[in-house]
Amino acid sequence: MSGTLIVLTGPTGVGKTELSLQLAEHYGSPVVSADSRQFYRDIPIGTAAPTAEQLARVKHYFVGQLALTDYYSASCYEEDVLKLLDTLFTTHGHVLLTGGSMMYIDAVCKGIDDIPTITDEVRREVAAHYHEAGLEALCEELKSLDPVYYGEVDLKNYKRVIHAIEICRQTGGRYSDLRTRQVKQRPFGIVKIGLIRPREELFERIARRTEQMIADGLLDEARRMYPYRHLNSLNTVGYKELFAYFDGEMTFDEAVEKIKRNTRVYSKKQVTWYKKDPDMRWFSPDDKEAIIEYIDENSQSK
RNA sequence: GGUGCCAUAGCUCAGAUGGUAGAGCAAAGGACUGAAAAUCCUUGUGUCCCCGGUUCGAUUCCUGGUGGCACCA
Repeated sequence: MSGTLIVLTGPTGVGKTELSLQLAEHYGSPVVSADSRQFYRDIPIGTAAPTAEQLARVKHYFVGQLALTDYYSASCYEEDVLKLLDTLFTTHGHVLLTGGSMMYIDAVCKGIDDIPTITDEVRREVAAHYHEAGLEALCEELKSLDPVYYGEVDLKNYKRVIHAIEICRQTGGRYSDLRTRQVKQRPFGIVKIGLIRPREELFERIARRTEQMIADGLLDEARRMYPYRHLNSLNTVGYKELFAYFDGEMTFDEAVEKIKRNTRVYSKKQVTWYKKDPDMRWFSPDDKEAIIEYIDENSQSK
C-alpha cells in the first residue's frame, strides 16, 4: 500500500470544513473526519458538523455514525481509520483526514498503546470506589498497584488515576508496563497541515459561529438532548452551558457567552497541543494554493 | 438643593484600629496514550477616584472636590 494521508487540522472555527471540501475535490479524495463530537448523530448543530449539502459534495466517513450512548475511544478510532485507509488507498493516491481532535489524530499518525478495553463491571467498581473513598484513596491504591505510573501521573487528575487503576485491576498487571508510547510506522505517507489565524480573527469567527448555531436551532437541539445530559458525549461545549440554563443556573444570554468563552478556551488548548508537533506545517486557511503546493511536494505518490 | 452611603485588579467585591493590598470570575501560559469539545496544573503591581491636611509614613484618618446609589425636599 502506498499513498499520502493529508491531515488537515487546527483550532475550532478556523475554517477547516470549507477548505477540506476544496482539497478533497482537488485530490478526488473522500473526507475522513477526525472530530470526536461530529462522530455522533443527533448533535449536528452544536458540533458544527458538515451540512447535508457539504456531505453531498464529498463522501465523508465517521460523521454522524455513533449513537450518543456508544462507547468510543482514540484506540477504536485508530483501528477503524487504519482499516478504512487500507481500502481507500487501493483506489486513491491521497486521502484527506480533517478535524480538531488532537488525540485522535495522533492515534492515527503515531499509534496508541495496546491496552484492553475496560469492562463495564470494572469501570463501575472503580467509579464507586472513587465516589465513596475519594481521590486520595485511589492514589494510595495506585501507589501499591503501579508505583512507576504513580510517580508520573498527575495525581490531581482523577480521570487519569481512575483509568490507571481500571487497567491494573482488570489486567492484574501494571499500567506502566503497557505504556510503551512507541510511535508506530504507517504504510502510507503523512502530510500535516495546521490552519491558523490571528487570535482576534479566530475569536471573532467563534463568536459569529456561535450566534449562527443559535439561529440554526441549537436551543431546540439541546432541549431534545437534555434527557441524556449525563452522557459523556454531551459533556460538550454548546450543550453543557445550555443544560445549565435549562436548570436555571444561568440566563440564556449568560449561557451563550459561556459557549463563546469555552469555545475560545478549547481553541487555545488545541493550538497548544499542535504547536508541539514538529511535523505540522502552518498555513492560513486562505493560502489554498500554497497548501496544495506543499502537499504535492511532500506526497509519497499520486 | 439637603442628608447618608459608596469609589480598591478587565468585572464583582474583600481588607489593613495608618507601615503601599487579596479572593472569585475573566485573561494568559502549560500538561496530555483509551468516552479528550474531556480532565488537570501554573500565573494576581493595581495612579487602592482627585486636590490638600494631620503624620516619620495615608490607599486607610480629616477638609474640599468629582462620579454613582439611596432617602428627604
